[in-house]
Amino acid sequence: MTEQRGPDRGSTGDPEGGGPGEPAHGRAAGRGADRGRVVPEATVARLAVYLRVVTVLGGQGAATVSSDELAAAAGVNPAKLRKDLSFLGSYGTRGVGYDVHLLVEEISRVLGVTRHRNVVLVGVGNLGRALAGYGGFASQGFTIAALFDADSARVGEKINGLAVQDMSVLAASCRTAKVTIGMIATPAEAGQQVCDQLIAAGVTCILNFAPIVLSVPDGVDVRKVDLAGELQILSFHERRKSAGLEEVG
Amino acid sequence: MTEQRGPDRGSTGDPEGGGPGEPAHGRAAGRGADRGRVVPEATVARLAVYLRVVTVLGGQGAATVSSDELAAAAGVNPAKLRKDLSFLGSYGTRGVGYDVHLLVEEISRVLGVTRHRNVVLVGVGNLGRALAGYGGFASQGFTIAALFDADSARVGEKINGLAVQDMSVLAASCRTAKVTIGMIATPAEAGQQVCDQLIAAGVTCILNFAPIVLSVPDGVDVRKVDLAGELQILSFHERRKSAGLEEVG
DNA sequence: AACGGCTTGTGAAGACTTGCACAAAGTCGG
DNA sequence: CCGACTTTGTGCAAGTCTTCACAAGCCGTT
Repeated sequence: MTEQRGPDRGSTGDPEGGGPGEPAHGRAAGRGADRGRVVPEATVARLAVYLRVVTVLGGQGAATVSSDELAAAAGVNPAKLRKDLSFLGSYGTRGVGYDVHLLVEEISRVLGVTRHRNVVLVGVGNLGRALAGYGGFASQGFTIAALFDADSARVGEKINGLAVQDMSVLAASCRTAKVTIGMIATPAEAGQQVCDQLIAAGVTCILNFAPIVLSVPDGVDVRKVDLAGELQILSFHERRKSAGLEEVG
Repeated sequence: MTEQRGPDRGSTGDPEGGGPGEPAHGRAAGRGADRGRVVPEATVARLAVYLRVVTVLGGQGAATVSSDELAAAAGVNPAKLRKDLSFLGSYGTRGVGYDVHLLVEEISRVLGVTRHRNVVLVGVGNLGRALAGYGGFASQGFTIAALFDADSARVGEKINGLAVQDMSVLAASCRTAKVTIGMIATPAEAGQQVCDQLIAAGVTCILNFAPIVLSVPDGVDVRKVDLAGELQILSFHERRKSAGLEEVG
């Protein structure tokens, strides 16, 4: 069992396996367009931001964009942006900037979102229902192909035109639709079991909204969205700002 | 305007201000219980996880817990956990472990969640509605004190017993309830304007669900939850695993 | 064709984070 | 009271990430 890949940092997720010097990803050395480079985890997380920003710029009719402009729009340091993009290859033109359309294509390619991807969602409670109806997934190339819930009272219910299915057909459904990404929006108690079922169904990437730490075998990536945790982190900063005005002892 | 503090890393968020060597937080040197230390951003993010895990352990009746057990439950390296906890002070007993109850208290104190905190939520669309009804906030000490929406058709609607209010009363409401944490769950277009209004109302910490990069003045912390972005990161890893089986050129 | 201006791509330095390994310190049985 | 055992707290080394600064390269003008 490896530890999960948290959203806060991009650890190797293999604390007992290889040494700390091992790069985060198997090196795809020599594969032309990737320039034989390994893309750092921190860069991958930012590529998603760049993709969104540059897509908007493209929609506004911009043909090229400089690293300074793009960095400002993405809220990062220009040098960092250039280095991030350099991992994809040399797609900028010195003296001019980056071709907006080309950049969208290349980032999409590296992120693997050139085609729509199917995902499944398990747990259609309060949060799951919102995720099922969230328009932001479709606009970024993700289609929720199936919904599942362990509660038989919810099975059959239609959400956003998609019927909630019983957990018993999860494996078959995932394999048919070739789904490799699953989202868990169940209560904490059910999270690990659902996770195991997803993996048994062939899912290798999991986005976890349940407030638990999932155990997964090697080769499975987990990212966690911890809503209350985010507030706690903000709370820390808030407390820091008010510098000891409360609970001095 | 500083860049925002993203969920992926804990940057200083002040690229033009002080030098890069400046620690992330003003040092509260000499304040007894804090041992004069600065808590690294990466540690803060993990404290939220530890708090949840150790709370569960406490509920199961455990009196003490060793760093190995706690680290396994939190999915991190034991040495990292011990170093993280050492920033709070020496609250473990060598040869025994950590007192569960004391640990809950100390982590809560550092995170500033010893008392309930009020937060406001702007935008009660699909996602906002789910957040308003999400039980995970209350269980971690956060109360959604007020809901707001720019759409007058939604104003007055009751969600989870709380009425949606008009944006015009946001400032007054925030000041009355002493709210310093705001959540933005609006469409992208409205995000920046809502952000500005929240800051004008005295909010200094923002949790942003809108898919945009917010510009905020110094002293305001922003964390972003990018749902589609998370899927894109997973998509990258998925593509990496299937190693060039698609689009070789 | 050469020049000046602008912007990318990257080497190098520095800051931050991680994880090992072990000294320090406490408990428990005798 | 002592010695063996357990576990914390941390110095240190290694790795990752960020940022600066500048050489390399492209475009338009002369």
